[in-house]
Amino acid sequence: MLIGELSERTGASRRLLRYYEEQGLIASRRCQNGYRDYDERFVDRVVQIRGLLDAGLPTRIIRQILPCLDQPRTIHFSDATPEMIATLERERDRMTSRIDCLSRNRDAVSEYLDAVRDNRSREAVGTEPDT
DNA sequence: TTTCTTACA
DNA sequence: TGTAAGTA
Repeated sequence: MLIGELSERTGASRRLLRYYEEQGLIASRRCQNGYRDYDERFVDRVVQIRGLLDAGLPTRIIRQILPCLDQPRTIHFSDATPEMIATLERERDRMTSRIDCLSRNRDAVSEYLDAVRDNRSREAVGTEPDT
């Protein structure tokens, strides 16, 4: 499929897809006219890449663990080098602290929202209908 | 119309 | 990442 279709099916812009390719996250073949031609399997891969990126992982690390993600839901224990395990543990910890941070901010927003609601209902009581 | 590359904001 | 330019 051409870049436009992959873009529509993954939600990633064409510009971003070319960037992912430049970063070695995905690969493509070329049509005779020079257009990029992508395999079906890249639809899922791009979605996975976006998920990892969203989780805060840098493209550099995603590139490293990409081989482990090739077969959906299949973990390749064989090629798990000590370095990769260390890298993944480090990323997992970062995700954990990020989750903690997000949780705190969510709670703070909730409290703010509750305070605003209380204030509104209090004002409503003392508000007379217009004329 | 769609895509390509390169470069700049 | 978006967008512009000049092509194929």
